[in-house]
Amino acid sequence: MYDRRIMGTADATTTASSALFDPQAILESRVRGAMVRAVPDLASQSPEAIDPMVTASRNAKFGDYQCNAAMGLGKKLGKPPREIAQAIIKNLDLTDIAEPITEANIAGPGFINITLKPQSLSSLLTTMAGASMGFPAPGSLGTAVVDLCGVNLAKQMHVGHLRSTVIGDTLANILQRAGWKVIRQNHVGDWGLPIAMVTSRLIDQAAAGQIDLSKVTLDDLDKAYKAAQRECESDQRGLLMAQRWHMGPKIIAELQAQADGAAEKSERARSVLRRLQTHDKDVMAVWQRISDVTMSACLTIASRLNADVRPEHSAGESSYAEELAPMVAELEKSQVAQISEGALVIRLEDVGLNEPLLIRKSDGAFLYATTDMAAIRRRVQKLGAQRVVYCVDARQSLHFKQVFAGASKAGYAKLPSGQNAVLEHAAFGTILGEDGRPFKTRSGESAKLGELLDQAEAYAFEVITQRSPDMSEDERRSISRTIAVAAIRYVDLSTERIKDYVFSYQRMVSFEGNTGPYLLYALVRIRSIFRKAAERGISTSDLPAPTIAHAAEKTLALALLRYPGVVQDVAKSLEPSRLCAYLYELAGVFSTFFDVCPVLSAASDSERASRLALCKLAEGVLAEGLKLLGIPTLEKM
RNA sequence: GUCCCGGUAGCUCAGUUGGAUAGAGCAGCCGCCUUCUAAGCGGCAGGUCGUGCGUUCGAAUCGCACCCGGGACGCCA
Repeated sequence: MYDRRIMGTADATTTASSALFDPQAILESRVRGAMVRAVPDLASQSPEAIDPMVTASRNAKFGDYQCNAAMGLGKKLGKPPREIAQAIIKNLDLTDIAEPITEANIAGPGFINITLKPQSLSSLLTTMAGASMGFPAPGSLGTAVVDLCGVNLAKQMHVGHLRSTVIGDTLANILQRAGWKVIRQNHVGDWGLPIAMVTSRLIDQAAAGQIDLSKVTLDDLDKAYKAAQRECESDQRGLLMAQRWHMGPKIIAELQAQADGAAEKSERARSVLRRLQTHDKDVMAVWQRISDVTMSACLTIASRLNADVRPEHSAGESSYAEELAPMVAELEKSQVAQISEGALVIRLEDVGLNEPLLIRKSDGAFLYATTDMAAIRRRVQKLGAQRVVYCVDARQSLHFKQVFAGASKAGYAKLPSGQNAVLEHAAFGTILGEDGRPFKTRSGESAKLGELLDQAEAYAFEVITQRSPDMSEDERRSISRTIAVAAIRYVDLSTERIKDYVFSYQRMVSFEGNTGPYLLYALVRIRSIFRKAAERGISTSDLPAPTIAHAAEKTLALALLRYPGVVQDVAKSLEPSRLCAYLYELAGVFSTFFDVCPVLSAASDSERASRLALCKLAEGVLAEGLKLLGIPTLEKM
């Protein structure tokens, strides 16, 4: 449906630069060369088409890395795979980095097992430390827009906004690190009839002296929003039922009165909407007040979640309002859109979508999709995005398929190069309650993010008070805030994006096992070593290249070298859970190392220096990984 | 009805373009703190990968059919 070729460009760039020290990339390139020499027919193919199938071995007894290319190639050429494997190893020169490859390294149907030399692990680690992890220069891959957060005016941030904010912030961080220039866009729901309804209600209430607009809080607005929805919603079904079941004139009259009242309120709301659209001064003043109160409260919550969502990232629906009419007129004129049953639609059957995209209602009003079209146009044409990533609920999948297809048809996604920008929906699942329905509190409200943070902080405070009673209360409070953010963000990021998950305080505040606090703990233990070293006057500068001797050191070294590849994978797959899984594994292998390899009390000065070097690398990778996840780090906990 | 997503240990979840004996955490059981933070480490136990058929050297992974759960489907956002 849309062009993904730009992705290929990104891959080529990133792979080339990390090949300096990433064993997988080095081995891939060597094996590819060997494959071409072993099977001359392959020489005619482009390098990308020759898959060397190199992966880290799952089981240490099969070496560090394995190549599975012989089986596939054997099948393709109709030759025994072990024969192909032999031909590959005959042409494979790994003497500088791996133990000698002989026939003994060919296992089973044709796996080639590769074990790296401890000496080369050491030099690869040193290269990695000095090479900015091998990432492309900032911004060198182009511009990516990340659509995140998506709060609505007059609504508290609730669990429904958690995922968009946390996943979006994390993906933005990761894309940036992987070499993209990132522009965050908070597509605030600040326009349209629902906003007009609450504005209308507030105008009435202020006029009646029931509220003081200069003092309203977001809580007040939230209540007004719900009340406005209710009073504009006519209970037509109830009225019909009452009439059908002859429920008595009194009930019918009441329902009739409610319906009449709702009709009147709706009409007033529509009038306010018209005045909003023509920027009527009085109405705009109220709207602006609603906007200020909402954004200030929501951005405070975002900041508590350590998400980088600031006022300058806001590009609300209102900011597109003036662009819609000309855009739609142009689409109609160019015949990209057609009239159907009174509405204006873009037909998409030719790209496999049966449902057309509605961009103008039969009453002339524009829709959600109209604004999204305008947003794509601005993001690609004005902001210069080669990639636009939407962190939005999976239930909007069809909507985005349609909008992407519509924008592509209209030419809005076209770049100066003639290629289409890559439009991606980073869809995420719903947060559910214990009953398997979308999460609500007992009173039927959405759980507010502020309260969620408070709860997690309170629990963290309990735990830390128990564990470190000697710490000052201020310090314990401050640490609790970090632990709460780590716990909440990690829960949201650590499972596959697309999956629903059941919300549970127990899970949110659990600090054992595969959790954010566990990662913080691992980092704190590394930092503690350096603090102790300083206390004892042990130098931690000018450390040598680490010597990889102990099995736990080797496991740690291999894990560290995988880091840049993982970040690049996430920049491509938009799957932060893979970075979580990696960091959890890294924290685990470090913990094992920490247990079995004394650092400060190592057997010799040289062993101590070597282990300190390894610790420094682990500290750097873990801290950076956490930073990408938006988890602030600690010195103590 | 059409389309999309999910189904893996008691529970929560990993499992990358098909690879070797399907892995973690929690809960349970057994060990390990006078030594760099035990929020930890090591070990034990726990599996018809929803079901069936197919593709092949090889399937949790790919194809087809079905079962269960969730979701979306022209004038809401």
